[in-house]
Amino acid sequence: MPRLSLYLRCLEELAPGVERISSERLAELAGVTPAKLRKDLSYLGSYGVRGVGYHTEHLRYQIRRELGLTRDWPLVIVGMGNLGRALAHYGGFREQGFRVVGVFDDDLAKVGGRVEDLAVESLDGLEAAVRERGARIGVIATPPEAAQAVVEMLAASGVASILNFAPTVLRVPPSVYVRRVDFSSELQVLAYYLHRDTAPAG
Amino acid sequence: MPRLSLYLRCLEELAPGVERISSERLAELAGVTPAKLRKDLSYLGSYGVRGVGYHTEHLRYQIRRELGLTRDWPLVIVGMGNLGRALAHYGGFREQGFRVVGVFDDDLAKVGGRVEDLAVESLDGLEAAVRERGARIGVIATPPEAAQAVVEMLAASGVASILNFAPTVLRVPPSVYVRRVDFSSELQVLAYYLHRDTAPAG
DNA sequence: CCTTGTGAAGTGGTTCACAGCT
DNA sequence: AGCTGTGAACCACTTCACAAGG
Repeated sequence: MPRLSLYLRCLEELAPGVERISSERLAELAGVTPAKLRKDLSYLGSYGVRGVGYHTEHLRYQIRRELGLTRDWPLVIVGMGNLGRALAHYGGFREQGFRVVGVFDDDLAKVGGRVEDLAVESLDGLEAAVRERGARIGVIATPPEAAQAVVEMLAASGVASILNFAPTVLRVPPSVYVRRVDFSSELQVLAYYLHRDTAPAG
Repeated sequence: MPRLSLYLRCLEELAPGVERISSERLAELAGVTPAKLRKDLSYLGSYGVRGVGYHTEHLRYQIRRELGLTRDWPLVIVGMGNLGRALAHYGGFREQGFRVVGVFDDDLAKVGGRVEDLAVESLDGLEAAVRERGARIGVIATPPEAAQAVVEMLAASGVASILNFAPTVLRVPPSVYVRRVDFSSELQVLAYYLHRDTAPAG
């Protein structure tokens, strides 16, 4: 349920003193209806208190638990252009249990350079690194031409989930789950709503 | 309909010689069922040819038209860190009718520097620039702390759609439509499926 | 004969409204 | 009294299956 992740972010942005929150208020922050929020949360179990609301800290923990964020997820990032560096520098990952265990690029001029506390590695070492460091997630931040080859290396070395920022549609074996993040597509959706001036819900 | 944008990308990745394509084949490329694809396309009108398939060039044009990509969409990008630069350099926008008409940062050390063929401008000039250059789309690539203030400037100067890459939930007036692109959320969804090893559809 | 376009049936997700707890 | 949890009604989207048409 991808909305859980949104609720988690809203909870984390609450002022530190807030101990309880009602479905109505949290729903407003997240931009959903209270009923939807309560139904979503009810799948986690009955963690609300009737007449009172949800205990923020407890709820936060339960969502993290449901999303699988109570353990550590090693990941590799391939492609150290501006985007790859932005991702590698982004501290939000670490707090959520994502740990960057390798950054790779096929440009030998970049190999050996430092990004955060990691040295950029050549693609030759990608498969071995994924296996040795137990990465199950791969992030692709290469140009589109390079993405398919990288996916195949990642799949071969046992990566099960891929986050693809390259603007291309990847072919993968059924065992690998890919999520695309496509800037052009996002802009196209904005253009669509501007064009017809409607916008969904809200 | 956000899937149209996916179909468009698939059409554009076809080899240049391909003049016709069946719903079955295009659906396979896009990772959807043929029935769904046909239903989606039927909203555009009846542009397929029974017994033959869709004429790729014509279909491509019709989707672009529906998405509002046959005109030009000026946009501004705020925040010239790694992410902002990655976005500004990304050529895919231009081909789709998106035109970057200004790039901004509040760091005076960056102001005046060049990104592609634009000079980085100070935030002081943001509102005037949006108005003068007719930007209706704003892209936020700032750190989360700065994002809310930027949104307010954008909204005040008449931007109607915002693409938010900052990992925070923005408050906006109802006239402004925001899409969030949140790397952490995307990773959390991957973690969720890994954790429970299930994946949706396919 | 082949593939689209589309009503009809099916499925999943959302909203309503209120019973159940604190 | 107040707010959650949840069956029941509702709605939108998806799939099916076939008629229509090149």
